[in-house]
Amino acid sequence: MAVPYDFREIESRWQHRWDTDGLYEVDLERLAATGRKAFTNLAEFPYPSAEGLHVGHVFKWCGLDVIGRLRRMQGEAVFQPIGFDSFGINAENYAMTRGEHPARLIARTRQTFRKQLSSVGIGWDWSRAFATSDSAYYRWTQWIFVKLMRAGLAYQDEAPVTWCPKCLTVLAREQTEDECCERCGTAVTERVLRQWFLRTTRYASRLDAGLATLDWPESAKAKQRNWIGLQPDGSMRLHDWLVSRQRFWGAPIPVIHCDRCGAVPVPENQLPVLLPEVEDPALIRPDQSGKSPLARFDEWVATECPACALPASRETDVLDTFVDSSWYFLRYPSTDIEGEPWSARRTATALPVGFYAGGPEHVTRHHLYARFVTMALYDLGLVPFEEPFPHMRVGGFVRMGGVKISKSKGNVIRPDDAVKTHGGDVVRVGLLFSGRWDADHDYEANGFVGAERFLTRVWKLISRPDSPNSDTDAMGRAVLRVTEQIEALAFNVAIARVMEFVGELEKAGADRAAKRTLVLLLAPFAPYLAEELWSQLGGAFSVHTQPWPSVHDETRRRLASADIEVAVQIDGRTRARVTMAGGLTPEEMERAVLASPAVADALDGKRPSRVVTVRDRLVNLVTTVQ
RNA sequence: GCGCCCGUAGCUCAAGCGGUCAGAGCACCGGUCUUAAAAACCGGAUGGUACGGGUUCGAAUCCCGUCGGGCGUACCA
Repeated sequence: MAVPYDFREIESRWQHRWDTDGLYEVDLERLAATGRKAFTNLAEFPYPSAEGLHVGHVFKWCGLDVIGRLRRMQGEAVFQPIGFDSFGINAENYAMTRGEHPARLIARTRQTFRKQLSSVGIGWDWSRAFATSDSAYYRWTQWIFVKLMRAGLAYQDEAPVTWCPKCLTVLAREQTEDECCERCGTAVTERVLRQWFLRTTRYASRLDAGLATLDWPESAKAKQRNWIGLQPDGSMRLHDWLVSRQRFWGAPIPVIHCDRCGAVPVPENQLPVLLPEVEDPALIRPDQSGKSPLARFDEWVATECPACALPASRETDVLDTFVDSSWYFLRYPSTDIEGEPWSARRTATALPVGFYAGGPEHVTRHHLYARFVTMALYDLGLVPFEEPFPHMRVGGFVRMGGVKISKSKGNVIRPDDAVKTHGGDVVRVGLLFSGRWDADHDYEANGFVGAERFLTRVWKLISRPDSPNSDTDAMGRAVLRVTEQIEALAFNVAIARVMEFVGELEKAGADRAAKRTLVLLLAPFAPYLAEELWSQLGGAFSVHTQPWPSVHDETRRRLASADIEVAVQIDGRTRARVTMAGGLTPEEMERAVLASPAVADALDGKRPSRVVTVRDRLVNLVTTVQ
């Protein structure tokens, strides 16, 4: 065995302790009472597909988790929720092919996901998890639709729309690629149907202007700006958002059609409009009619008009899943509250989102829809901010042989086997070391071997008897470098810096303080092993709530003014090195260099005609005449 | 077609507002140990930064061009 410690035992023991202690749960009420804010560290929530996670998800969320763990150790109340985007055609199609009801399928895949997500040590607050197909959630999705409708932001129109003959539903234009359905690849056709739209165009100029206030990557802003299309070349490119779908597995659009009163929103106290209970999955299969399967359930459709009480019928289309996900972050802090979608107090404590780990594929859709819905709710006085995600970074995708890993490309790699053979810590470190978080990079299966050796070295180092003392400068340098790289989302470089620190300690010896510093620096990357080693070193539970190591001002000063090695170049080639105090003036540096015998040798009698100095770094003696 | 990003050891990535003869992990090679192998430990950088020009005392880094890859978007059908 390469690993000298039993990772299975260690990881399951600490996972259990974290769960029972509720280490990653935050008491938002108590925070609110003391006037503190939570740092909401948000991952785009997943569609719980039957196949489970692939390494791209794990890479993205492990990076997010590193940020969360650093911020927690830096003293913030980190709120890291997770949930499931469980409605929609993906789940429904898959269930149909198996002759299964999507509700059953989702109940099962939720469990798979939770297990997988926990196996790599991500510190989610599971106490606030929900799925968008829970009626306790979609009740409020419908409530928001009603609010938008009353505000004149939702309307029905007969228009030529894109129809997928295989999925048997209309699609938003942004759900097609090259005139084909992005989901199944079938060539789409055009049909004229009466559909529901949300008036995103009314917010076009504000969506555009708001970008200037956001701490987002410039490329993401440019993409949205381009999409919204307010540029001088015209072709208001942003169009109203087509939200109705002729399917079963979605939130029913909460509208009643009355011959006398027209389309009337369902009164808020009658929400949710529940999906009909159907046992036989065959009954909810979509067809060519352009009508939702809901239209087949006469008893469900028949109702009375909320305005005039005459017999009326329910709207039978359901909402697109992007509506579900346009507001999920608002629900997280208030999942235990039943009488309202979110509590003002909780919202003020935990939102807007502190850090959002976005996916590149969502910039012109989910991110835009969420901004639109938030702005509309702000105008209705329902939320206290206009922008849901003030700080966002877009993660790179993981490629396999130069191709993005995705189900449609058929090159999905699952983390399960690697977790079984190497453990969650190794998978985290291996994936994070494989490339910058916000850049695309190739999957490297060999990385797990390297990660395993690295963690083994740490284990052995900590097991050695304490040295009487350690190099405090090396310790300070490591802390500064690792912190800096984590904050830049360069987790791969941060891990390399920890590796270098381990190398230094192996050579020079590690006293108790150095060992503790190493374990603290390792904690965001290998949370299980760090917890174990911390406890072995006599530290109190939990390593993840310890203060992040800091560097004394005195050490900082010493690092800045220590003797430095200056490169001496002759005509641009480095020929010697001279040690001198840091912070000298150019003249002093030149004098120190010329006084060195090694430099005199290298000059070999030639006289410099010009001298170029770079503070603390080099002196270039130019002997050639231009 | 247009826009943005990228091209560094066999592989995955560092170093990039120009500055110490380009560094880490994996792989690989050699050694110790072993009957042998594996593991472990010790030791070794094996490329001159896709290509061609330019600017500079000095270019992986800046500029121009070419080639290759990715992402986004448009148009034609």
